Order: sequence, then C-alpha cells, then structure tokens
Amino acid sequence: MDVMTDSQPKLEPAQLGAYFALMEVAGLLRHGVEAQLRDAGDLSYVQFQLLARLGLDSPTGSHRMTDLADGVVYSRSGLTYQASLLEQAGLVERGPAPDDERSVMVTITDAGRERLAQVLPGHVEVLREMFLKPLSGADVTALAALLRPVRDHMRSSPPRSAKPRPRKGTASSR
Amino acid sequence: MDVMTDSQPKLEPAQLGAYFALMEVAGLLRHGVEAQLRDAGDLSYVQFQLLARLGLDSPTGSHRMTDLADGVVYSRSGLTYQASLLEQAGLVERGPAPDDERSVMVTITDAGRERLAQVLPGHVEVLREMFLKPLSGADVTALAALLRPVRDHMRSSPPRSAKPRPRKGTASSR
DNA sequence: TAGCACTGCTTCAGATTCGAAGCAACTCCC
DNA sequence: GGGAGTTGCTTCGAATCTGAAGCAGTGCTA
Repeated sequence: MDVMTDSQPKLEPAQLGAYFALMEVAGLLRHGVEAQLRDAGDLSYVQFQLLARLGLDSPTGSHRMTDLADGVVYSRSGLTYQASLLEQAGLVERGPAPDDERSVMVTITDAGRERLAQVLPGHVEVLREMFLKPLSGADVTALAALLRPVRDHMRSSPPRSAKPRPRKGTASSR
Repeated sequence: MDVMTDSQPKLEPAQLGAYFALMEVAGLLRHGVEAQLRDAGDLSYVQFQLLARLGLDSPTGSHRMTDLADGVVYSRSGLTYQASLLEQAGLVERGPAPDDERSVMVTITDAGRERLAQVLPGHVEVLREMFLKPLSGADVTALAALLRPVRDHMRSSPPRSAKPRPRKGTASSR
C-alpha cells in the first residue's frame, strides 16, 4: 500500500481481529474441554491428546515420543512427565523401538482405549456446544481450509521440536 | 448405526480437522510469540496481553482485575500473580477503584507503555511471519469473520469467570 | 440500620510446565 | 573401524498456573 509493506509495525484491524479471536477461542475452548475431561475421566487435556493420537490416529496404537511431542506442541520434558503419569495409570506402555534403541515407543493399552471411549462422547458434546454451534457446515469447512495451510506453514518453518542445539564443544575453535 | 443424530459420538472429518487445526495453530503461535516476547522484552505472553489490553485497548490505561481476567482467559489467581509481577517490575500500578472499594484498578505506567512499544514491532513481525504469511487479505478477513461469532458465543454461554460458588453455609438444611 | 447473600481479590498448597544439562545410541566420513 | 557430531529421551531446578478457601466491601431486605 504505502512505501514499505515490509516492516510497518501496525496491523490491519482484520488481522488483529483474527489473531485475538483465534487465541481467545482456542483458550476458552481448551478451558471448557479441560473441565469436561477432568470430570468425565480424570484426564488432563494433554493426556487426552496423547491417548487420542495413539488410539485414533495410529493403526498400531503406537508412536515414538518425538512424534507425539510434535503433534502436541509441548516440550520434550513435559511429554516425558505426562507419559510417565499415563504409564503409572496403566493407560499406556513404554517400550524400546524395534529399529532404534534410543527411541521409546508409547503404546496405548486396553485400559487406555477404554478410558478414551469413556470421555470421547462428552468431549464431542462440549465441542459441539462451545465451538461448532455457531458455525454452519460450510463455515466449518471453510475454517478448516483456512487453518490447515497455516498449521502446515508453522510446522515446517521453525523446527518445532529440534532447536539448534548449542555445540557440545563449547570451544569456538574452527 | 446412526439412528440418532443427536448425540452420536462422531464428528465429521472437517469438524475434527477444524478443531485440531485451531488448537495446534493457536498452540504453535503462542509458542512462537512467547519466545519472541521473552527475548525482546522479558515478558511472558500473559504479561504482554495484560499490557496490551491496558495500553492499547483502554483510553485511560486502566482496567479492573476482573475485566482483565475475562479477556485473558486465565484464572483469577493467575492474574493476581502476574499483576504482582508486573507491578514489581514497575510496568503497572494497582490502586483502589473510585466507586467500588473491593475492586482493584490496574493502570499501565509510562515504563509499561515503553516496554510495550519495545516489544510490539517484533511481536507483529512474528505474527506476520508465522500466522499471516500463508493467508491472503481475504483469507484473514474470512477467518476473523468466522471466529468472531464463536468467540462471542463462548463468552456468553458459560459465565467464564463466575462459577457457581458453593454456598457458604455447608449445611444442606433448607 | 442490622442481617445476609454476593462479588472482587488474594493467599495457599499442589500440580504442571519449561529450558538447560546430561546420558546413551546412531550416523557419517575419513 | 574410530571419532566426532547428531538425535532421542530423561533428570533437574525454577517458574508458573490452578482450584479451593478466606477476607473484605456491597447491595438488598425487613
């Protein structure tokens, strides 16, 4: 529009509106879902996401830790923590990966599937009530179509779970 | 299979897609923004949101605690915590409200405005880079238009910050 | 005006989160 | 095959978030 389109510090109202609405919707939705999950099955949102990813997404019911972390956004250490909790609760099992000794395969157990089935209907209900209610079928499709490219873009540009690790040898040599 | 359309526990793929994409985009975006804010001005996301709300949204630069909490989604106690931190840092001031002795008015200070101005350009930059880049102008408008009604719906249905407080008198007696 | 329920905020203990550091397995290149 | 660098996960300490409980001011009613 004007001289420089590159770094002007202001955003269009629509851009700001989209940003704030997005963050607020996600926050409120997460809050609502979290409460339901706690009531229905004593699961945190993260734990539910992990179970869902294992139980619904994966044919084998297994995933590597890193793959799970990438999907759920959380830090590696946070994932380790939650995976431990799930394992203690008997909802998942952790074992070595067949082809890479470093990796840990997380597998959902029958109890895990059961728990998942137990909370899913209520989860969907909350989703419908809070999120989907004010949207038409076309709206939902449009929304998904708009967000998907953004997600893909975000996934690729910053190495989400692999930060440039500081060189081991602190020496600046070479 | 689907005798009843009301409570069937399954969602359309588009619905699930919209849901997951929404949550993941919001999560990744928040992550990115958080890192930038920390680097540029040593602010957490919440602290930034509070400052932004005070400095940009409000003509007077003041808000009641509760109004802030509603906008930022977080729990009341979390807000108290963050407000304390901001006050310690000299970025806001807390004082009594003129007409209600219970309320606490939070006001942004000059230092707060300065800090806000300091991080804003970078913040916008991250937003553009992560969030707005894959979207056309029309896309952004459409996205905002789709999310706004959802946000309004969520804001109204559950009294977000006013939970039905358990009666003081535990006695169930009449 | 006294009594009583309600609202606004804070305090508190516990749970969850993160980044940095560390250990072990893998890969590449000579 | 040996060594260096890389990757996968865990441990650790510190910061943050949350819900429940508590204190104080307000408004309504008799």
